[in-house]
Amino acid sequence: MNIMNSTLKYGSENIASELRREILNGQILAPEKLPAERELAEKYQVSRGTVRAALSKLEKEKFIEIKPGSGAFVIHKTSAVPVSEVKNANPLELIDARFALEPHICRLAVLHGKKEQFLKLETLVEAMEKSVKDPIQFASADTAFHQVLADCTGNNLLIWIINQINSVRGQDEWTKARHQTLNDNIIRTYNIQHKQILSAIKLREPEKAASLMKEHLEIARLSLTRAAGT
Amino acid sequence: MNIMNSTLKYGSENIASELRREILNGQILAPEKLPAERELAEKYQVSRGTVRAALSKLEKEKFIEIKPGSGAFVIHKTSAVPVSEVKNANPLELIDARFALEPHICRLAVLHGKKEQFLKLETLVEAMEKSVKDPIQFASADTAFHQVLADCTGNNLLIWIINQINSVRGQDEWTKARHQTLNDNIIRTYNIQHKQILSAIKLREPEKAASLMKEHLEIARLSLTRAAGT
DNA sequence: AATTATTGGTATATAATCGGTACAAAGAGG
DNA sequence: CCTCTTTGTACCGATTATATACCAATAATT
Repeated sequence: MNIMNSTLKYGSENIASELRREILNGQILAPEKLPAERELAEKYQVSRGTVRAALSKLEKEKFIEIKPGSGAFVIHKTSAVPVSEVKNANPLELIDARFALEPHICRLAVLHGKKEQFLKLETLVEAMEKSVKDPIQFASADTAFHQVLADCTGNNLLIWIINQINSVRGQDEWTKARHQTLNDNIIRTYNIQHKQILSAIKLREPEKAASLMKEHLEIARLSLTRAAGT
Repeated sequence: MNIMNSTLKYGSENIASELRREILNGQILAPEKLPAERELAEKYQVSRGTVRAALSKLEKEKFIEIKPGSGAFVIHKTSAVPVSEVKNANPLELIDARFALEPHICRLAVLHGKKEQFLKLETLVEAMEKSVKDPIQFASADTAFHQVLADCTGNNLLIWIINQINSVRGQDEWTKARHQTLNDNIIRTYNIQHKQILSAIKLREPEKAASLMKEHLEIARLSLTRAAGT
């Protein structure tokens, strides 16, 4: 799945990533002690120095605390955010929420977006245009598009909210339901709309961008209710 | 599934797209290290030069950063907004988020609100009118008002989002800052606006309710920036 | 309480890896 | 034909990894 696992050469950053993921996933909970450096070196088949480099990074990131003579201890508290309600949201609720958020996000993107971010959006639009025949690839680029749009606002709260919403969007049951609604024509329509939205943003026209986004979501809602009706 | 199977040759753009997708999907998270150019060349069965062309594109697009002697590192952040940052959101971020959400919440409240909920809103408006001299009491009723408004939509996702936002809103540092902005006049203004909003909702006028909410948030933003200027 | 084992901290010299660059040859497409 | 991309190769300088040894702090054992 991941490209990292072919011939598997662990650098210090790769080991740091591995441990970071285990901590974030809750596989290692605070205040557990990590294996000794020499053990980790053995486990990952690298030198102790490399392990130490990885642990140092994690310490700087406040994931662990290293105590001389004792060991390395996890201090990151895995946030127990109850996301049950988010996961139970149905597609129409999701569309309504996006309808509330995204038009205004467009306005803020116009006001605060950076050139690099617009470049990313362009890249994603191109990627989507190449994915007319591949709903899965289209969907992932589409999700990314709306995420980067949120990034453009520079508003951490909004970025986080869209993130949460996208995590719902990415669930298995949904992607299935979603791909059913994604035929060539719909994708082509979406592509045109995305292009128009991006164009309005680059021309710094907040209200136009917002209203285009409304249209976009209106179409999305339609294709959804139509699919539900069958 | 995909047109590009392993027997066909990748162009540099195809490799860039492939890597870009993995980054956007979160399969490679910042600040992880990509495999070395020579490994990627081996994996995709192309020359190192082609891989370098792909990586250069991704670097221009700010997805990765290439460090001589070290490797290529992902810098594009996907879902990396930690909860701590959300909790530390500043007042202006909060207002922007509410500006995005609440006008549309008003529209949905008009469409889906129940009489009992409207009754609750009325009670809260009355409570706020009695709290002109008590900013703390006013603030809690105000929070409740906006929460019940979200309830009116019947949209669990929106309800959850507003809940999260209110939990930020209730942070200590800010309630202090907030109460400073809450003098008699401001409270009286808010009360009038709340009353107007509720009235529009009860008369089932979605657009009027939404635009009244916009005005309300505009005033709130003003009083906030004014307070920040002192 | 003293001893022993284990753990992290440090230093150092050597080896391996990585990206940066240049250049000529081969292939693809107009 | 020309042009652009890709390929294959070789070498450079910078960075990282390794192997080893010893020190200091903590934990476990006697």
